[in-house]
Amino acid sequence: METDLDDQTMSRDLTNASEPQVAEFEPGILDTYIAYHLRLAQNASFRAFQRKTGQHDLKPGWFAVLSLIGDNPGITPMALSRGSGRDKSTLTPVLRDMLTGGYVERIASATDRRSYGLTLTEAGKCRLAEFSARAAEHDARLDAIVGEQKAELIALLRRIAAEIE
Amino acid sequence: METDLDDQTMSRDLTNASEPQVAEFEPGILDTYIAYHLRLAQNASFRAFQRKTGQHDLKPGWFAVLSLIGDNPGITPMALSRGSGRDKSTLTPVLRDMLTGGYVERIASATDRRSYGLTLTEAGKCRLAEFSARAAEHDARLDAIVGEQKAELIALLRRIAAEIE
DNA sequence: GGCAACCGGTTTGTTATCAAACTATACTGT
DNA sequence: ACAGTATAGTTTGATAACAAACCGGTTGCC
Repeated sequence: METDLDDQTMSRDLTNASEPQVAEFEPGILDTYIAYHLRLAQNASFRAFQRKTGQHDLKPGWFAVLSLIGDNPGITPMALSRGSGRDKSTLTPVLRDMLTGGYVERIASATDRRSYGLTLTEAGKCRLAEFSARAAEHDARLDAIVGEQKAELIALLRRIAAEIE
Repeated sequence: METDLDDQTMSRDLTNASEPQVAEFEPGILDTYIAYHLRLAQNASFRAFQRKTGQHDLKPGWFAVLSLIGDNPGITPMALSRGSGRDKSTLTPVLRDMLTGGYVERIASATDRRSYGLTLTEAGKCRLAEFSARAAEHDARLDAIVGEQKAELIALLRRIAAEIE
């Protein structure tokens, strides 16, 4: 199916390739856009992670939340929202599920009756440990891919997240 | 609201900050994960782009598709799917809208009756030009943030997209 | 030539997400 | 102290995406 109508327009030279076929289109200007590559990379990474963890009923959004709560006992939903980079309203159902699943507990704030703090239960810590194993495994693959430029990459990504307005 | 219940657990030292408040939680292990930073950065970038373009009724998914079609007249939906990093089924409604909007045209493949090629109409080229202006503007901000490490960053992101399985 | 496996594109169902509207509470300035 | 504004969390509605099931059509193998 690969190249039907594009013999003039495409610069591919591997018609006979036994390989799964790679160069079937011209990225064009898109190829110079950071945003484009950012999306492709994030998407590929996210899917890979989901495939690995999904079959163990570990929802992808959970790891960041559990981890943040674990490292910040008493953290509020708002801080969690900023820390995980998701909208506060996105977190509501996640936290509800964690609450009803018995993985986290709410502690009413003494100073602000609108708010509450979150802590992990024992079950939650256990859950987080399960996740951590999977997540570490996944991120190890990323580490292998980026090699010793990891620090640099993270610094760049952090700058992007912080400075784009 | 910031730090109600965590005075022991958090290492913040700017209770009086007049700034919009930044260090309100401890990233913890998460901070060492490439996947985490990738998601934050992509998300921030995507939102920023959407805010810029959304108000001009330019849907975010459209740019990559229009651009790829523009650079590859006759490209098939499958190639487009791989090129834009989205599932083929995601593309179906996008292409339908572009078709009915008169921005692209289908040309039945001469060799495979299941498939068809896509080309931009004049309206589509015009649309793409509009987008390009906005997209270039957005990506210029990203360029400014990453500076001269752009090539490096893109190389890393490309490797991630290609090699994560 | 015919059957089985594969592949391109569409349909359908589910999910993650944001944004805006809403409620209740807290803060600020006069 | 009170009025107006800002903030925390929830609800509701819209959207973009994937995945699996599906329908031709194609290809390869016997």
